[in-house]
Amino acid sequence: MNKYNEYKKPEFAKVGEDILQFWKDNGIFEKSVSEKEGNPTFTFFEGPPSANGTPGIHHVMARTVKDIFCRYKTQKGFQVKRKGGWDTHGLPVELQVEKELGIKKEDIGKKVTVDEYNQKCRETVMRYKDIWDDLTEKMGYWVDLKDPYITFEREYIETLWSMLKKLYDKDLLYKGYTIQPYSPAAGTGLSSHELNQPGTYQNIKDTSLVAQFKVSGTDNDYILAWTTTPWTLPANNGLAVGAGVEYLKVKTFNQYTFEPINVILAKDRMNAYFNPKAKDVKIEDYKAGDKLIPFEVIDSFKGREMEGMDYEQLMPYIPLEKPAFTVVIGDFVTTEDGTGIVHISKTFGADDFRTSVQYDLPGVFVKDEEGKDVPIVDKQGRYVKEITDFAGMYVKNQYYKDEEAPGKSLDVQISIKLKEENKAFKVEKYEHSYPHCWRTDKPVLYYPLDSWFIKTTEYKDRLVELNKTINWKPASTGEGRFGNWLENLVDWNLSRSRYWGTPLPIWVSEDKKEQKCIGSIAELKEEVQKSVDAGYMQDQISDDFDLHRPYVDDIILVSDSGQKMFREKDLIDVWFDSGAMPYAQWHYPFENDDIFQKSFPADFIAEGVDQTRGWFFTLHTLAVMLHDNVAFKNVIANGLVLDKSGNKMSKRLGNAIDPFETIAEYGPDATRWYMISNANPWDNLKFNIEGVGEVQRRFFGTLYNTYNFFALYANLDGFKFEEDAIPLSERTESDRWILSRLNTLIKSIDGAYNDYEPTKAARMIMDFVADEVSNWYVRLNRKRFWKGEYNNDKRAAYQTLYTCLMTVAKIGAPIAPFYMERLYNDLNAVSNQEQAQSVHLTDFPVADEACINTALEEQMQLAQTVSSLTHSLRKKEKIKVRQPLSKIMIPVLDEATRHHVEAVADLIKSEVNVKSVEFLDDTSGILVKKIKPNFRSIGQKFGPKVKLIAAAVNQWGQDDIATIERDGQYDLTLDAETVQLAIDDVEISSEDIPGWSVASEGKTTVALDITISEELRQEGIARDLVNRVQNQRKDMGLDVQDKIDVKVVKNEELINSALANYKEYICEETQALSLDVVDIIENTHTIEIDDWTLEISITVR
RNA sequence: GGGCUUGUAGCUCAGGUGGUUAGAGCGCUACACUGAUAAUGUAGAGGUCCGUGGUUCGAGUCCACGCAGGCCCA
Repeated sequence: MNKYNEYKKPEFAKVGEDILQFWKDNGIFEKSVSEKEGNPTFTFFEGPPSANGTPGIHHVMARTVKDIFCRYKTQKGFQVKRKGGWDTHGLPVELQVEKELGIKKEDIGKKVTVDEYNQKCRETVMRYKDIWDDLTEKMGYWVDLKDPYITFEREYIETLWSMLKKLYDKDLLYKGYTIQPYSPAAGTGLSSHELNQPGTYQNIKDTSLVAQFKVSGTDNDYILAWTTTPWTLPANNGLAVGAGVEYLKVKTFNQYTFEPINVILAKDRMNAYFNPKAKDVKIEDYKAGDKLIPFEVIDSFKGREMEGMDYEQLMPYIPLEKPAFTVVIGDFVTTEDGTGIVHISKTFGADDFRTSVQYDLPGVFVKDEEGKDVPIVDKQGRYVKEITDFAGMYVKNQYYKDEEAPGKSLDVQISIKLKEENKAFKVEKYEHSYPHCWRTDKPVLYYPLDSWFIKTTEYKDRLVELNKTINWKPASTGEGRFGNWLENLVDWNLSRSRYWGTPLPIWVSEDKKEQKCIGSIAELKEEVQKSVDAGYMQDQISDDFDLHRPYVDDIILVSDSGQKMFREKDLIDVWFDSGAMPYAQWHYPFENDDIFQKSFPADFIAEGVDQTRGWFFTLHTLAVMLHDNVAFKNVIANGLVLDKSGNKMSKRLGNAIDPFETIAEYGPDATRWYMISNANPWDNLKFNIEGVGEVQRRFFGTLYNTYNFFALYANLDGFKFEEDAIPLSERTESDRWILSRLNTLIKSIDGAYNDYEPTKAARMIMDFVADEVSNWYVRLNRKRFWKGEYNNDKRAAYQTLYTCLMTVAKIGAPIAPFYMERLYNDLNAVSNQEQAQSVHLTDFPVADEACINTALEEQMQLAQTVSSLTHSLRKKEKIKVRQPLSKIMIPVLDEATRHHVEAVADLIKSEVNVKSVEFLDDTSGILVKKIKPNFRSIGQKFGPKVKLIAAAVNQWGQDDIATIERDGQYDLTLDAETVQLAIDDVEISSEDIPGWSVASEGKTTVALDITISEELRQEGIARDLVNRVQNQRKDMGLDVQDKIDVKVVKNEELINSALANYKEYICEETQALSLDVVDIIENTHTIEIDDWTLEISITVR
């Protein structure tokens, strides 16, 4: 190609479509992987999404983060394979299917067969796969969609089984208790979502009781704890307090027995239990039966001081060993109701269970017929016989059949007993919301049920230790949220009582004494064969046997002793599915051992911070327990995408952003760039669609403009970068400056990507393009591109701008893959400087240290400051920039500054339209200097004396300043002593130039000569005329190259002279071949310059 | 209730190791520029740096206690 593409207007959405097609046609993504064969690998794990819902804008965010680093590492020479995946099991799918089939969980296996149900799940879960794939493509997320891992596939499940078997063999898989909602009436546990059905929570009145737990070794000190389930009190095994909560010990009397007592409760709960009117009643004046019970606070302490306090068992039916009946710290304790002290019963509450395990508090159990530990309430909801006084009573009156319920419920009877024993502080009816079984409409109990667990606690130390080797972004998520979670680890409850998921491969014999864990399909077949031989099964299973329910449930195995064995009905937690993806995606260890070894652990993963206890945890845990390794070395935990006001997006509220619409309107690049540049990925993003527009205008618009400017003139001059690069030494100051900045930028960007700081990278690139390339380099050098012949200076300008654009394309490609591809190919189509077909196949630029010149960068900074100051002076004096002025003067206090300014003097002159830049130094004798203490330096040296010294220095006159400048030091006498100040302890700058209009910023001061000579005036007029003619040319629709003739009607002398003296200049600037001053002309056009009115005519040749 | 996190201009965000006049972009106002033109430049207005204490010669920055929002967990 001979010409650079020029565009009429930017069409960023179309760029997205075009480039997508280009990638597809040329297999660029595939090449970006295959071309790196044999290179070091960079492993990325894709956290599998579930395709049973449509993707939202937050998925664009998460996937942009993933994509950036995979593309960057590819450019850095790594081979980056990224296998896509789909999460397919689990509750969300099941609930959706239940809803669509109009059934409930209990209908499964009745109204529909398990087989039909699971088939429906299998179809539903991939329903929106096409929409997901479409978004993946359109947003430019490069991931291998052709061969994804799918968690419901046979091979995937087989890997899971092999892992479970490994855990089982290491004795890390066990069956144990967990507290779950349980319906005694229905005889079944209820899952959390069943409790979320409408109507399950009902307001009911229960008997609530504040019990007095007697502190060991005291006469009448009691800890008060409140419960709405007095029937759990015989199972009490501990009391929990809040560590930071303030508690009081109060001297008072029991309202039922009138006995004197000291009670402990939270300070915040005092008002609930003590009548303020009793405040002034004296303890001594109390008589049994008085309504107003006096009280007196006698001690106060924090909860953490109570930890370890022992108390006597409240209802001693079943004695327990220590450390039962001890005060512990519970993070669930509140002071919103009750006494701020919570009664703990290991068998009847999830918090209680967890806390009991944590503190090793034994729970209250009895032995059943088989000698197994069971709670004091049986599965029908009745007290066991060991609770002698109330044996056989249902713990809730609702559990009795009609008419059989006792007049006084168990709760009431217990309350009466405790009142009589001086163990009840207060009993009252309490109305609260409590869950009911949606099927029987009777209250739910929290009850311990069997579940399978992974003994993660055994690996706690190693989990914590290895976590410290992971680079978390942000670090706090790793140390805090994740680290603290690991510190307080409990065993992983694997069991789920559902249908669509990975079945637990454990078979148990009828007498529950023998177990087998199956670790592969081959092993299963082996065992089935034994079972067939034993006559328990008819046939061997087929080769394509589906490992899901119900088929797997039909398999009966034979135990070593010859018993029938049935599969445990549980499915495993779906988080095990996703946490196992490093192995299961390759069907390891059955296949692909080599691939697995090369791609484990991952170098990088990224997901939402809500995955901390989900995917991040399961990945880490399985890797540590099975491979004693981390699963990932670097992780970005990104935050939420909220709407522009900071609210959560939801389809229901209608504030959700459709990613397809955004991409269609603004293009994928602006969408990606906005999300990355606006806030760090780990902070929440307030998504404002206007921000996308702003990024598009400010960054992509500017970049597009700069490219178009380059293309326009490069095409006119035929610049193709065929010649050798012009040596740095032969390029202008501004060329060398922008190249220095560019190479500094390359280093910074490389560092930012390498540190997983995409936001910093995006912002730096954006600032470079907008501020430095466009607003400074191009603006100052415009004329070099269009003026004069095609010489080396011009070539240098083209080469310099070309290099900037090309480099920006490469370093910006990870974030804006589409537009940067377009830019790269538009440039390279003509220059053919690059071999690679795509910017994504190029190497990441390496900074050329020879180009970096910090002194030059400082100079340019100075030029910008001087220009800015001069502009502000012009504004103050109301002299427009088009009017040339003779000079500016800059005070220089040292030679270095003088050299710096001299180097950029030409730039300054053209930028602010002055004829010369002059310097004022000390020898001029007219500078007034200003001195300021350098606080950082004197603070370090003199500490507390800073204030005195600063005050003294601020008082210095010109003589003192001269002294320290001459001697390099100054002996300053303070009240009692003398301190020696060095020249570095102060900052000296020029304050004023008497008689001039000055402005200053920091240490830089500029004075402007505002006298306008006759000659300058004429030049100003000439420039104004050029401007008017140019406007006229534009109005006439002339092309840049069109030649014209200009005639002007004679005016007053100043104008005429100006036209005559600057005729050549005016003609050159306006492409005029003639400029004549005449007496009269036709077709005149009136123009105004300041107060003059001119008649002119312009004709095209 | 616990862990983590955020709070700086109207909006979105920067502000190593403490240093005295707290910055940018957008928006707003004014002016300028006009061969990048659906561009551009300059200037101006706009701040209780969430609050209260503390450490320090000096705190947006460090510490403590709060307040408000967010996420996760109970």
